[in-house]
Amino acid sequence: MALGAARRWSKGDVLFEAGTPTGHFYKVTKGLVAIFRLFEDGRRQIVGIHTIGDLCGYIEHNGTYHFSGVALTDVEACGFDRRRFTAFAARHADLASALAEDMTEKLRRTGESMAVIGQLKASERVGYFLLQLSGIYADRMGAKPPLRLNLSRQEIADYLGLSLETVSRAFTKLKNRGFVVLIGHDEVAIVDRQRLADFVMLEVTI
Amino acid sequence: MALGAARRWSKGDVLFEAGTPTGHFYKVTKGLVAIFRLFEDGRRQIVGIHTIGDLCGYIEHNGTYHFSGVALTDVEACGFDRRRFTAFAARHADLASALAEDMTEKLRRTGESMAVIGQLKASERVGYFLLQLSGIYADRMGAKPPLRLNLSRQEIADYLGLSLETVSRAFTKLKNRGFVVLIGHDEVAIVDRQRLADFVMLEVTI
DNA sequence: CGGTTAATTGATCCTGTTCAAACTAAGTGG
DNA sequence: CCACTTAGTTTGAACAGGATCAATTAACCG
Repeated sequence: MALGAARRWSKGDVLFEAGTPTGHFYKVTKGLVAIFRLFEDGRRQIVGIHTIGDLCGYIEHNGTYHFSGVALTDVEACGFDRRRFTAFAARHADLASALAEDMTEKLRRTGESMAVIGQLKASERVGYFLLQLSGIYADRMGAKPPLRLNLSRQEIADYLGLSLETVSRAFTKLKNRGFVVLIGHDEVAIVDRQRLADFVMLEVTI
Repeated sequence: MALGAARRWSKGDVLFEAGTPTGHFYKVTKGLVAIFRLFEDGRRQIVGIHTIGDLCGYIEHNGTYHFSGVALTDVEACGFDRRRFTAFAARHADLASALAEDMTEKLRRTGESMAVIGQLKASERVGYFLLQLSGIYADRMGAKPPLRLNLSRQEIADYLGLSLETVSRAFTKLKNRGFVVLIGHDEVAIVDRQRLADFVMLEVTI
């Protein structure tokens, strides 16, 4: 895609900000991007964690980004002008189909996350998160166990709708129950995927 | 679309069920459809409420529906064979674009709902729900105040990740604070949209 | 008008939050 | 190389919001 220009961001950098005019959207080629929504009082909800192959910054409302995006690690991505892309896709069925498929996939995952946050208990949510993350890493980045999180407890909390203390306690509980082994603060070995999946009560789909 | 065949369902009927082979997806022409995910122990999360113009039953995983759909009211919809549609859309950019746009819109709303469930308190969630529902009804069905809910307290609870008792208490609280007036059990008059929107701390987008 | 279902209200319990302190790990400079 | 610093994490104790269980009330319908 000649329309795309490669760009880089450092961990913590903002790729796009909710409420600002929509310019580019991005296809991630390296690293992790958190998509989130900020409330007036500072509360934050991460609604998606995107990695290699994912589009982000595409969703708009009244000409502005609807969510914000921040780099969880150093990130590389291709930027596309949304306006030009949309015009182009209107004449290229394959592109439009690919876009539809990406959005459909994300909608499936986001619906799943909504169900997790709405119904599961704290430890179940964290268990789901671990399975989901390890699945994505393995699938997209060929990552092998143990799982390197790349997210702080606060970031996991913002993703799961919990406080960071509760996330920490949930880790301890999963450890004590023998579901996982914690290696330092940023690595986790899942002892038995199936057993953890049963605990979570949800077939975790990547 | 000659591919589509009109069908009808009565309130409570299941349109499609998660885990069963994907056949048709539907474009709603009348009524309300709840999209949900069921957990092994009976807990349920409604991840979307679809109405006129919305596609539903499109999301699949390994050849099966990923969510279930149930009629909240009597429903009419056009059914499309997913396999044939996908093949057809691959050659028709306008169709593929329309699909992408529908999915993008739903992803935006679902992300928003995820943020609401993850961060807001019970009454704020119910306030958000009322604003969202009245917005959708007005936009899609030209409905005028007062708002007719068409959902039971249990259904609202399943949508907002709460218990039905908490939803009921939230209604009472919103009533006592003067945000809404309750008319019977199924109708609500929003006294001041803006004031309720401020309470919810989120610009509610349809 | 009685019967039935859904909604409200009350009381208690429990999960997760909040506030606070202790602990860890990874730098940083002497 | 090691003490010191700092940010992040874990753990503890008190608190609060929502869930659960139970009883009452309100709306709906034949």
